[in-house]
Amino acid sequence: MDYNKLANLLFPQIRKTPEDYEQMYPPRKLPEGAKVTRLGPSPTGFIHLGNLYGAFADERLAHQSGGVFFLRIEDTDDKREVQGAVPMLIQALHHFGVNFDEGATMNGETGDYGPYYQSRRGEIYQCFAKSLVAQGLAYPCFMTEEEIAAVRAEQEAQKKNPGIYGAYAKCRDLSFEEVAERIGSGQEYVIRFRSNGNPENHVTVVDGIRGPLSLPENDQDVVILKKTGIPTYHFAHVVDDHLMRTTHVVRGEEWLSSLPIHVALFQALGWELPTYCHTTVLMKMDGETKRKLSKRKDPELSLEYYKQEGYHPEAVREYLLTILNSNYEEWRIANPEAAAEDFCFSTEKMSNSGTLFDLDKLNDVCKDVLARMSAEEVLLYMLKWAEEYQPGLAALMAEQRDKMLSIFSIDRGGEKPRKDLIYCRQIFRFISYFFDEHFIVEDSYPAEVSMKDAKEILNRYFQSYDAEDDNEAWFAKVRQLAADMGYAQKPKDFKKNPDQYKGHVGHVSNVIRLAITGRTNSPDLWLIQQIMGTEQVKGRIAQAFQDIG
RNA sequence: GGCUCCAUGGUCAAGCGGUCAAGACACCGCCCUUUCACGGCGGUAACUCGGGUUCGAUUCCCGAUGGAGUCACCA
Repeated sequence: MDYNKLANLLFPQIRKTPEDYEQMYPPRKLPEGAKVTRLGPSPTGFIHLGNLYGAFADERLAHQSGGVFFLRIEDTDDKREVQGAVPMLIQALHHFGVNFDEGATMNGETGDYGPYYQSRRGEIYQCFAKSLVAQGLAYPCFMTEEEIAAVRAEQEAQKKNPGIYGAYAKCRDLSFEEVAERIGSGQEYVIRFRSNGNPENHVTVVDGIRGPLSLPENDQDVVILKKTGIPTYHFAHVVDDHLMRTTHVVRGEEWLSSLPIHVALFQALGWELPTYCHTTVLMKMDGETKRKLSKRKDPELSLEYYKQEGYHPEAVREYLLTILNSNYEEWRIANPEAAAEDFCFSTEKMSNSGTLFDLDKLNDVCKDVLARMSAEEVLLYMLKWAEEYQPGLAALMAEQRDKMLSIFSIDRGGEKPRKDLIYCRQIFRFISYFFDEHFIVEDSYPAEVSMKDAKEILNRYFQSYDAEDDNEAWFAKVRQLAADMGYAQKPKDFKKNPDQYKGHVGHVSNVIRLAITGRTNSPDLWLIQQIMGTEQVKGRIAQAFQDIG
């Protein structure tokens, strides 16, 4: 069999040789130890936390080593492609602080190793496929879907491994004449890799995260070029990552089982294997069991969800980093102010067992991240979010900028800052009582206080309220008011002699708190009143007085 | 089902032959306190199960069990 003749029959239009491409894409000139990583999403218009997780690993690996991080669009499946997905993807990643050095951009691409869209690399794949055919390492296969299904049925009946391999690969040894005839008659075909592997034999691949992996050799004659001439993932990955000079392939653990295919392909093409880093998949509880994050089933885990809720990108990154590298959290505790970039990221410290996504933990991280920010930063962040998702609110906040700053300044910046801000939607709920148009009464009066007393408390408080009082003077008045009405001035007194009092000053001030904020929990009341101003404070008191009836 | 990966508290996880088995989140209690939060102190809670190897296994090996992933002309 003259494989060269076959190669020319199959790919008459391909003139370039593998050597030509080697010259076009020479090894990168980078400092010793620099890592080249890439993100290779398929443009389905959907990315979730798990994708971000991997992207952070890629980004850190490259930028920490003075290497390159690029974006390659893996659009080899036209069925799943979504219009406008690429700009969306880039923007979403950018929002969370993931930026690329080269590859696809908002309106094109940049870099010397392109094209970065697999759909535009057809000739390249075909050239290498041709080369494999010429070496007898790949061949055209004319099997129809029905034939393949029949083979599979037979294999299942005989409890054999499914797939096209060995004797099941019916087109393996077609003569040149037969191939020429079938093509001449318009039969469609794919190009398959001619595997000479034996699953009884194992190969060892050293994974950057998991260490040595022992894998059975691939024996499947996998499709490398679909009937459309478009490559499958396996082939595109091997060709692209070699030509783009990727040093570290970070991808999900779901690829582990097809790694033998990739190893065989790299060998057949005579190329060096990149360092594979198979990350653990991010899991989620689904009823009683854990399960991999899924695009279809978990829309609430999409990046867009976190953006909409107003999760701070830095917090999301911080959280992901804590589960990405097991020593990140301790480093952060020791270096609360340091930039995340200063952390020394390593693949060895990456977890290799399924990690459950933990919203509680994310929220906790958010509190810390926001507590580190200044009032100005918080406001800016809220405004930016509101402009996109709550325009009315944005206008309101911009209008009352000084008030907002005061609100966000409450207990901020000191040794023990409050940590009750989590994400925008929650923050807004948290501070909503400052705005008359968003004020609602959420809680009810403390049980210790009768309605009659509540009314009286509000009445007396209204009369005596003076915004000029400092915190101490103001509270002294509240104490007096409490005492006058038969409530203990100090909670401890009440606890000691509960029979002598109706309640204590805490109950009394909660009546006031409820009138003013609509809830029984709030930051320091005096501060809140200072920010609100006399008019709003008295308005609320009067309103509450009326509401009691 | 075959193959692969994984296995420490509810969750994320340190550990890499000898530890009273870290820490964080969550939870509970106490203190601080006019509420809440913050902070401080304390607490509940774990090495999946069998065999080996070893003076000694959470740690190494084998097996079982469990969980996950994958078996496409999808990535």
